[in-house]
Amino acid sequence: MKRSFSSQGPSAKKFAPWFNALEESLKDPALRVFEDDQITIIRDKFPKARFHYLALAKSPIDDLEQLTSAHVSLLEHLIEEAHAFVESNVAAKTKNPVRLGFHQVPSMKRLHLHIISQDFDSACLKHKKHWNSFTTPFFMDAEKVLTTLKEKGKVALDKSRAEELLKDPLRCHVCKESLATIPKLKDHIKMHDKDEAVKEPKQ
DNA sequence: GTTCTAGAAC
DNA sequence: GTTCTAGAAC
Ligand SMILES: Nc1ncnc2c1ncn2[C@@H]1O[C@H](COP(=O)(O)O)[C@@H](O)[C@H]1O
Ligand SMILES: [Zn+2]
Repeated sequence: MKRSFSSQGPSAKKFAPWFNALEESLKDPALRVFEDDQITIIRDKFPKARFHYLALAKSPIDDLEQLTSAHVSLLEHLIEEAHAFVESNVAAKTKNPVRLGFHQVPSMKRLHLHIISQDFDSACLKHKKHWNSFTTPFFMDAEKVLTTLKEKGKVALDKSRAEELLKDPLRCHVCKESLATIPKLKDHIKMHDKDEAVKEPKQ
């Protein structure tokens, strides 16, 4: 028999569903590291590298496929301010290079630009999907998105093909060596880490 | 997206 | 026996 009242019960509080978490985080001053009239940059709450932030437009854009020619100058501004943020803040965190880009098939609502250093040194980076989402073409460079938008007036994606990339075997993003497991990969990439002190070779 | 954990892989 | 991955979450 169906109840006429909410199945959540009288004391259940309503929480925003998990895929709206960025919407909530945008409101949290503790996570905000930059804002102007058009954009906000926030800390990634589960950073996958020593330097990992998200840049979002204040006027909400759903995803890459909603972008039109009308967004070109906003996207240019987002990328420009992201670069400026990196320029003035990255040195305190890492010597490793930083990439700006979008996941082709994000889990979180609201278009967000990843600003992420290439050390990938983080306990939050736990599995193959994490790794491949930042190191395969699943990760679209911001400049490529901008160029495509300027040339075509839209960003067309093959989402099912993009999602296949997440299942690819693990491969070092620097030297392309393949590694069997995440722990082995994490151990391997230390050799490319610009922050890692040079270790004595094993005898 | 994360957390938790069963059972696959080693 | 331990490490590691991958799928459910009501
Ligand atoms: N509540 C949150 N606040 C800020 N960042 C988050 C939150 N939850 C998840 N994230 C990050 O948001 C990103 C979403 O990934 P994706 O949707 O694949 O682009 C990931 O890097 C998460 O670590
Ligand atoms: Zn390598």
